[in-house]
Amino acid sequence: MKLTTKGRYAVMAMADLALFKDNGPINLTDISLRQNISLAYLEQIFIKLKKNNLVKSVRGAKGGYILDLPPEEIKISKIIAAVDEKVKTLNCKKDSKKGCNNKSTKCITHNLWDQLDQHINNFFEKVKLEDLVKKSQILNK
Amino acid sequence: MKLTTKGRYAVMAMADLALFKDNGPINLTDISLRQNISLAYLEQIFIKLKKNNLVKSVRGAKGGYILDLPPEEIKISKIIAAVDEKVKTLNCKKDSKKGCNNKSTKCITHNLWDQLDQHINNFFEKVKLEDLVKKSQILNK
DNA sequence: TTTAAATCTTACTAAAATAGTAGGAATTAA
DNA sequence: TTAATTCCTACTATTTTAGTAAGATTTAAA
Repeated sequence: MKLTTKGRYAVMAMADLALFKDNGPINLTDISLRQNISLAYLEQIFIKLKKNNLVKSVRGAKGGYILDLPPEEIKISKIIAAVDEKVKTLNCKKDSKKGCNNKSTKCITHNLWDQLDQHINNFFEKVKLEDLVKKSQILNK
Repeated sequence: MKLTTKGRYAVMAMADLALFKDNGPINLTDISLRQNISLAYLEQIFIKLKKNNLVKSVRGAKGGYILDLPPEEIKISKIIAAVDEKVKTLNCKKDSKKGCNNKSTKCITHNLWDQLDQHINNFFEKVKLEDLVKKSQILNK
């Protein structure tokens, strides 16, 4: 399973973009300060977000990043996937010595992890960036 | 979040115990061979399972481990907790420099992770050791 | 009473993943 | 021209994971 700070940072940064989406391009220095994430690390994360068409970049002075879609169309699952590769608890590859190879009683628990993965992915599928922003606005009233 | 091979091994080993629960104490060497987990590593895992009252040990020759409860009364959540400490994606401690400290927009995503944790824990709460064993019996017919 | 099979205990370690840092190149508004 | 910014690549420190190693303790059975 991969659900680490990188995925969390990505979601935080995207939420930040959503909050300030009417201010034109947001530069990473601002996000870095607001969210307390190192600039250089953010840069790496945004390269991936960009590759996955979640944000657009504007280079040069006064540049920065903007969301590529409105917040209500961005699923959290897409963000996680963009930086963390996959939410997968188990890798039972064929022909690998480790894992179950899908045979016999060895991987009694195989289905369990598969179901969990589905569960988690489902959860992230249902939540949109908009939901986070709404929530934060309510909380900060 | 902690969901690694150790948690998986623990569930596999417990399922193994459940499958052979009528054979008296099961020794770790057998489980090691059947589940392809190193003996020394299993030993460490079983110390924890024992501390958490999930198994009983019988020392000496012909010894081994037996389930402390019938499989239908053992939740997967207990097993995971016993070896992996906690299923928790996020640690926003008070007074820590990292994390959100629960204030302002910094941790817009705080609730998201809390909900996910609940989601995952819920999942493991619902599944019992018995369910895994049943499934494996069907699969191997 | 001896032996072998097992759990128990503690300490160490290799490998992998995570979370960064560092240094600069390229781009562009002012 | 300059400063602000993204872009790119490589390196590295830290932490976690997944073990290994070596032996002590216990007990059934020969």
